[in-house]
Amino acid sequence: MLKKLSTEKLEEILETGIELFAHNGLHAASMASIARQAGVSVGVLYKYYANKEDFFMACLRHSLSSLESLLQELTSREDKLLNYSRRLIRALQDFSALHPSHIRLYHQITSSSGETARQLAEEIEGLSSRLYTRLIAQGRETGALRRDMDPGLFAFFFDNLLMMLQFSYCCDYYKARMELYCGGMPEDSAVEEQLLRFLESAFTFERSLVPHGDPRGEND
Amino acid sequence: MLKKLSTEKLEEILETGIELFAHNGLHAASMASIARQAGVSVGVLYKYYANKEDFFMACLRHSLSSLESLLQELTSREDKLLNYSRRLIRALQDFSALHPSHIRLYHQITSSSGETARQLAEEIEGLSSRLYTRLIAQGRETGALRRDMDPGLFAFFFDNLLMMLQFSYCCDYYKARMELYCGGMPEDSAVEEQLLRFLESAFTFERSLVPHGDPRGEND
DNA sequence: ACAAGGTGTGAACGAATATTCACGAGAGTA
DNA sequence: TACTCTCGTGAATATTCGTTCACACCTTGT
Repeated sequence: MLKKLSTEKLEEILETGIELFAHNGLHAASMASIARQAGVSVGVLYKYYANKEDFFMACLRHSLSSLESLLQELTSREDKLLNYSRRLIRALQDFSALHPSHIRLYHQITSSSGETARQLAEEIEGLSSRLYTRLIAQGRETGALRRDMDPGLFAFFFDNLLMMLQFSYCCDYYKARMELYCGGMPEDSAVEEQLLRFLESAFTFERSLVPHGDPRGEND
Repeated sequence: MLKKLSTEKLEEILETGIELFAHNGLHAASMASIARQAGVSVGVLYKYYANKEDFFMACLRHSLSSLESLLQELTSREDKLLNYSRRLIRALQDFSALHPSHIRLYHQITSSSGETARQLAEEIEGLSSRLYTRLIAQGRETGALRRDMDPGLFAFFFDNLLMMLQFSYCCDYYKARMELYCGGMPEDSAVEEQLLRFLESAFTFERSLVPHGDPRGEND
């Protein structure tokens, strides 16, 4: 029989975990500090989760679900590639302002290694990589995208820019770095506009000034 | 008086530190394991470095010095913007293959926070941000670079792509992610060529298809 | 060959942390 | 109200890790 189940308390615990894991990393955030900040005892964490790693994965999944629903909502509407990009950029800016801890947690898992890293990458990046691949395939068909570039690498570069943008809004190091480059935190609208111009060029420009050969070894 | 000073042993200790810090992070890599793998005792670490963080910073500086000399050599020769980019990409590919631990360590400090993050960013990113700013200013003067983009943000996007490229060559998570996008690890030459095309577009394309206004709120 | 003192060693110590478990509090039932 | 069963509690435990220090070794000067 149920006695003192906490319905949204469980949510609060997860959010607290996300916040502390995001800020301190998997090792530096202690179960005790998470429990204290969430207003529960350490014991209850072990009633719901087998161990620290299990709890961490639960936080990660909880965090990812919000990102997934964001992407799902974004792609529910048909649109041109450049408009998709604009809405993506804005959505990421909004999400970063609202849930910086989620992005920071995302960045944390980025430093995992070994087989864990591969599994996490497949679970997390699978969604967006499939999404972008689809977008780019559509873009090619409708002529909104040039045809002289490898779709995979193109999607890769595209996501690299978006990924770094998120980190630059949420992680202290990247934030400081962005300010270094721009001389202070730029306006959201300026970033949106400039990144779109950057992307637009890559989308449509096609004349190949870049010679193919130059088979390494000697440059120039 | 000196007795059993280790001349290149100190270098080996630093390299070992770089490797373990890069792989496990600041917290998970223990002083004992570093000492063991370097073939010295724990005590000697504390003879040369005040504490763990001091040792970590020494590893970081040692690692950065090799990256700095790489950049310095690259920029010693005058060249056109696109050629600079090509040489940069190749140099980063070579460096990543030769010293993946250094890149991984670089990625680790990326998850620092607070005032530490700001200081590290200024110390580390200062060099490349100044370099890229100078390159872009030159590019503007010689007409190799379009004039309708903010130089700071442009340099920022540019470095974002290079940074992610390094991580994708060295860090397990990013490596798996790159393979997801490309369906296997692409050839260095393919990455070089495609990234150059991507960049070339951004460098020279100027027609503004992107409307300026659309003052947020409503998209479309 | 011997003395002296600088230098590496690694066992020992204290602090911190993941994990457990005996206990008590509160809800449901009669 | 009294009994019971469930679930949260937090002190206790075992382990790990950063850091120290008494000691032994080796080099140098004589």
